[in-house]
Amino acid sequence: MNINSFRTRPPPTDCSQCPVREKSLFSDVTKPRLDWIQNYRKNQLSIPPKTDIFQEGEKHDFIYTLFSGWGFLYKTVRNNGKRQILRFLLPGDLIGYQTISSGAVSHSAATLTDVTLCAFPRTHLKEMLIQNPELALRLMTIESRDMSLCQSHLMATGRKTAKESIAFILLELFYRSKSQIKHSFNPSDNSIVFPLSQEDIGDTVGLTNVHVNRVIKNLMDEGLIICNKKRLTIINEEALSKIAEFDPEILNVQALI
Amino acid sequence: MNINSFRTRPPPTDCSQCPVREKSLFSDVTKPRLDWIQNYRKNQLSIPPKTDIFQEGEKHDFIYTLFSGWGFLYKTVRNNGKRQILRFLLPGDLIGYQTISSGAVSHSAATLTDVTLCAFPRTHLKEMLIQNPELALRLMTIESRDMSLCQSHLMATGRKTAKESIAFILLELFYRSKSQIKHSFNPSDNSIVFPLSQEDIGDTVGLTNVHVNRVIKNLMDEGLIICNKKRLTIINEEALSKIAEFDPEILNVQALI
DNA sequence: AGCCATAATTAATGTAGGTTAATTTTAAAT
DNA sequence: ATTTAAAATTAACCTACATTAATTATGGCT
Repeated sequence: MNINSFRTRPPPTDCSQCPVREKSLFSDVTKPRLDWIQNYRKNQLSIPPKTDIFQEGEKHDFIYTLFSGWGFLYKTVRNNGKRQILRFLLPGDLIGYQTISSGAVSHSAATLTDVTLCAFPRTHLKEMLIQNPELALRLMTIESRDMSLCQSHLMATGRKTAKESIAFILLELFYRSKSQIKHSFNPSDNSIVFPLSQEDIGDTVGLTNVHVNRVIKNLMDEGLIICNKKRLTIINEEALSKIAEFDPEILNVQALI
Repeated sequence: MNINSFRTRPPPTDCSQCPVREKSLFSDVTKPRLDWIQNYRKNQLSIPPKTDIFQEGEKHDFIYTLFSGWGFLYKTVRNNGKRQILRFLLPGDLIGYQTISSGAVSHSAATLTDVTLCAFPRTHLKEMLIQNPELALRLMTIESRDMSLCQSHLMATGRKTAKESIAFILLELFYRSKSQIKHSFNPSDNSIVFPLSQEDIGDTVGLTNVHVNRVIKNLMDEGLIICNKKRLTIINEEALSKIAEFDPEILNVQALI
């Protein structure tokens, strides 16, 4: 099942009206420049849930911005078939720019929910970056933010307990979802839409689904969270943050001030 | 002990003669442009082994290129005092550009050996990047390479066994050292200078020094490596690569072809 | 050459989290 | 509404790695 087999459609949204633009690579682009960018956007793709967007080793002529839905990047260990989730994708996130020298992408990407992508030809994006140094700085900051998250996950997986790691990923996604997804956050009960399975969480923090279940149950029994029916409610954010050693500032890491 | 307490000296090396320039941010800079860059380089710093270069949370006006020696980036888990090494620093590597919004660096950095750093004022570097789009693309590629390594470490720590993870880090450093350090590699026995302690390895892959010792002993008993006296010899590279699932291509990951 | 701190090695014992497998709940599909 | 597949839950048992602590080796320093 290839990405080319998914329905593409003409762009329904004007980039200047895009609700997720401020979270994307194009946050700082000036209005007149936006039309120019929109010329480079080829089309939008709709992809169903639990489907690969691309697989490690494939070559793609496009780079994508996630317009709506949830996805994730992952790698598979060939020796044992296990999966490691590298990063969750929320609206505004950029994917597909990281390749090995052959031009093949260095990891796989998949959807969790229905997803819409905006596609930009790879070569054009390079052109855009050279002509707009601010865009290059913005991409560097995005990369630094993603690097900061990857480093935090590495620290969790390497040096924290299961409970600490899981508390961390829940808080990270809670904050990112509040920031990047309209209508996801319900302020009345401090909850968000949360489409991850317990297996997905395990593949993020290096645990089995069985153990993730034990820990989530424990966090619920302690009254810190509610996590079921595709919703996550944070009941005691302070206590959870302390367990996770979570500082929202890691989501604001930048390159070069 | 602050970085300002270390001896600085006037740049002894002309950037155009720099032996590690081709591995650095400035690999693609044209000769005439180099003089201009050198004006921005303030000075060089000499730092002794096992010393912090900077600590998480500090603010620094400089960004550094490692001129000689080995170092690493790390974070400390406050809840339990454990250390996670994030990345090893070899000649040519750039450090200190990743900050949180306050301008504080998001991780600590330390030396393993005697280290010499070239210092560039942070604000100047930003200026340079805006004026040289190629430099920005080069930095993006460096970030992508580092991201690829961080993702590989995450996969190792999360989804591989101790033996696989340790084999991986040994091969990674073997390849990087061959590429980035003159006179480190001895082709007659396929060995490199290797200044990591077993505890350093453990803090990289999320294991204790005791277990690292068991695994290294095992790899040596199987005749795959020799690792002692600050040298690493790879005896059976093919078998080790298979255990590690190591592909040198991860060291050539790029942003945007 | 001898001193001292650091690192490597080994062994005995403990535990966090894995494995397997069965049961129940939820949600998607017809 | 019924069927079916996926996900969550629970329990019993297991293992890879942690912990602690003692011993030996190494290397920097005078």
